[in-house]
Amino acid sequence: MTTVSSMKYAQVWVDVPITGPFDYRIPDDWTDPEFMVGKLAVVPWGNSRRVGLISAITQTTQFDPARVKPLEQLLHDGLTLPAWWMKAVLFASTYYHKNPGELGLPAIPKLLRVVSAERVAGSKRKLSTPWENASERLQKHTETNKSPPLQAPASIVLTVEQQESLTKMTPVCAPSAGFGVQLLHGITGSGKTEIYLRLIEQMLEADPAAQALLLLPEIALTPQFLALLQQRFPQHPLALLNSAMPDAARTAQWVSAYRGHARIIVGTRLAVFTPFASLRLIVVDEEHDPSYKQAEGVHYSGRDMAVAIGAQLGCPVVLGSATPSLETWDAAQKGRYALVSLKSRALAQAPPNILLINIRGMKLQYGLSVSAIEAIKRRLAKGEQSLIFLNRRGFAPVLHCGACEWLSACENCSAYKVLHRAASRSSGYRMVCHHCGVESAVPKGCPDCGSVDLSPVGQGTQRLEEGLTQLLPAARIGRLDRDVARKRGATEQVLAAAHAGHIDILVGTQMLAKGHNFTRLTLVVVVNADSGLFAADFRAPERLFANLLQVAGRAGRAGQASEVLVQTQSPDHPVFAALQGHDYVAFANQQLAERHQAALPPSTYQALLRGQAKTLAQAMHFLTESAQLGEQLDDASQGSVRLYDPVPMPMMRIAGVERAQLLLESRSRPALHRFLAQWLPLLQQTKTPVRWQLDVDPQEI
DNA sequence: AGCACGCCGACT
DNA sequence: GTCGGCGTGCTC
Repeated sequence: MTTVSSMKYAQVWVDVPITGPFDYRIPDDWTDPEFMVGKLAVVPWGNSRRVGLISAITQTTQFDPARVKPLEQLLHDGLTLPAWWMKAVLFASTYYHKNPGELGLPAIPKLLRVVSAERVAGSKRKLSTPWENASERLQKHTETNKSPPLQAPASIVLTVEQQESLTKMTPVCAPSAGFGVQLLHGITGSGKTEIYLRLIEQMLEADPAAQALLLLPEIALTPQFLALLQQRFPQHPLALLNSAMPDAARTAQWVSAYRGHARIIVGTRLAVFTPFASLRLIVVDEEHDPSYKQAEGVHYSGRDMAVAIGAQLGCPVVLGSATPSLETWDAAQKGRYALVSLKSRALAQAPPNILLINIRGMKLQYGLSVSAIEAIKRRLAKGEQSLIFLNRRGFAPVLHCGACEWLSACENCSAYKVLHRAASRSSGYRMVCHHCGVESAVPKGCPDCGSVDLSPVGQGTQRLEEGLTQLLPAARIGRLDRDVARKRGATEQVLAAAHAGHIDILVGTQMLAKGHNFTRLTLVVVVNADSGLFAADFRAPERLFANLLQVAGRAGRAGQASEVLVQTQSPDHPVFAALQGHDYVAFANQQLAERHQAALPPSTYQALLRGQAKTLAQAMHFLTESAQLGEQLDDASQGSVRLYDPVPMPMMRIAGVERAQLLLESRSRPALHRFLAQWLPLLQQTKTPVRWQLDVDPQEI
C-alpha cells in the first residue's frame, strides 16, 4: 500500500473555458493516488463544487500552495476513464485549442457528473447512485438476454461488386490489421450498408470481446439503423448514444459500452468520445455530412475524431459516402486512405435520369414549371409517387410592399421574416423569423407607407402544398418539414402514409433527403437548385452536389424507371453537368483542382475566429486588434500563416447580436497550430466585451 | 461558462 | 425606500 506523503496533488479537468490545469491537494488519509487517474471526483469550485476528472498526480503545483483546496470525494467505484481515452481527449484539446475538460466531460453522461446534495452532506444513508443503477440494470439486462431468440441470418446475396469490395476491405478490417482508413465510395443504392454489416459481423465473430462503433450524422437516422442491427444481430447487445436520449437511458447505454457489454454502438458524433471497453472497428456513415461538425458548443468533427481515435487505438476506420467530402477524397487520391468503390446499384435498376429545366424567364405556377407539373400528373395517372423538394419552410419567404418596396425584415436579425400559415385555421397567417424565432402578426398595411398592396413573394413548402391541392385536386398530398415534425408523432405518420401508398405527392425540405426509401417513388422535382450556387462560401458547390445527388437518390429504388427534374436558372453551371452524369469523381477532381489553384482546403488549413457583440463595430474592433497581435507572431510575419481582414459574418446579426469573423489560413497544419497556441493566450488576456470563439477547420465561411 | 459582487432606474 | 439591470472579476 502506497503512502501518500510523496503524492500531493491531483490535476483535474473541469468543464470550464479557462486554461488549467486545476490542482487539488490529495487528502492525507487517501491511499493509492496513482489509481486516481481517470476517476471522477467532486472538487471545490469557487463557492460551490463541481465534478471533474483527475488527469494526473503530481508532487508539486504551479499554483500558490496555500490556495490549493483538497479533493472532496472520488466518485463511482469501478469507473476509470481509460488512458487511451484521456489521450484522445488531449489530442482533441490541442487540435481544437480547447481545454480537455470542455471536450472530455460533456462526453460523460450528466447523471455521473452531478454533485448530489446527500453525498456532499456526508449522509450515511445508503442511496443508490446513477452509476450503481446503470450497472445494476446492465446486470439484469445481461441475464435476460442470455438466450437470444434464434433467428436465421438474413440471406442477402451480395452482388459481384459488393463481394469484391468486401474481399478488399476484410483484411484491412481484421482484428490484427491495426489502424487504417478506408473510404467506401458507393453511389446511392449500391449497398454500402450491407458492407458495413458484413465487416461488423466479421469483426465481432473474429474477436469475442470486440466492439464496433457505427457513427451516423443525425439522430433521426439512428432508430432505423438500430432496428436493422437488432434484426441482423439478435445475439449481440447493442447500445444507442445520442444527445436526445433521456439522461438515465443514456447513462445505461454508456455504461454498457464502457463495460464491454454492448458489442455494437450506434450513435451521433458525441458517441465518438465514449470510453469503449474494446473498440475494434469504427464505421462513419455519410462521412461528408456537415452535421458531423458540431454547430454549437465546442466545434469538433465527429468524423475526424473517429479517425484520430482509430489511430490512437490501432483500430480500422471505414468512411462511407456517395459524395465524400473533398478532404476525404483528397486523402484517398493521395493514398493516405484506401479507396473502395461501388459503382453500380445493388438492385440492377438504372440510376434515375436527371433532367435540367431552365426556368429563367419562365412563367411558373407555385414555383413549378409546366413540364414539372406534367411529370407529376403522369405519375399520378400511373399510381406512382412524386417528391417535390423545396428547401424553404413556411408559406412564402418574404412579404413585399408593391408601393414602396418594403420587405418584411426581422428587427433582430439580418434576415427576412417568413410568412407562415398558422397552426390553427382561425389565426390565419403569422410572420416568423427563422433565425431568432420572433413572431408577429401580418401587418394590415405597409409599416413604411401604409399601402395595403402587400403580397407574399416566393414559395415555401406550405404554399407549394396548397398550390398542388389547387392544381391537382384528386391527388393525396403530404408535407414534411420542421413545422410538421414539431408535432409529436407527425413525422412518423407522414412517412408511414407515404410508405403505405396513401400519399401521391410528398412535399418537403432537406428532412426528406436522408435515409428514406419510398418504393413507389419515381419522380423527384427540385424546385429551386440555385440557392447557394453563387454563395461566397467556396464549399457551396460541394454541398449542393451532395444534396442534389442525395435527393435524386430517393427516386428509383424500386426498379421502375425514374426521373429527377432539377429547376434552375443556371443550367450551364458545371455542377449540373456532373450531376446529370452521376459523376462524382469528375466533379470532385474538378473541384479539387480549383481548390488547389485557389489555395483553399484541402490544399490549405483554416481556422476562423468569430466575434459577437452588441454592435458590429465592437466585434470588428476586437478582430482587428486580434489580427494586429497575430501579425507580430513569427508564423504570420514570416508568411507561413495568413490573416485575412476581419469581415462581418454572412448572417451579420442574429437575435440582436452582431457577428464578425477573421479567417486564418496556412499551407502547413503544424504552422497554423503553432501560431494558434501562441496567439490564443494573447486574446485571452485582452479585456473585451466581445464574445469570441475559435473554429478549427470551419465548414461554413 | 457560471456565479457573485456592485453600483444606477421603475415599482410593490 | 427596494427589485433588478448587466459590467467586472474569479474559479486550483
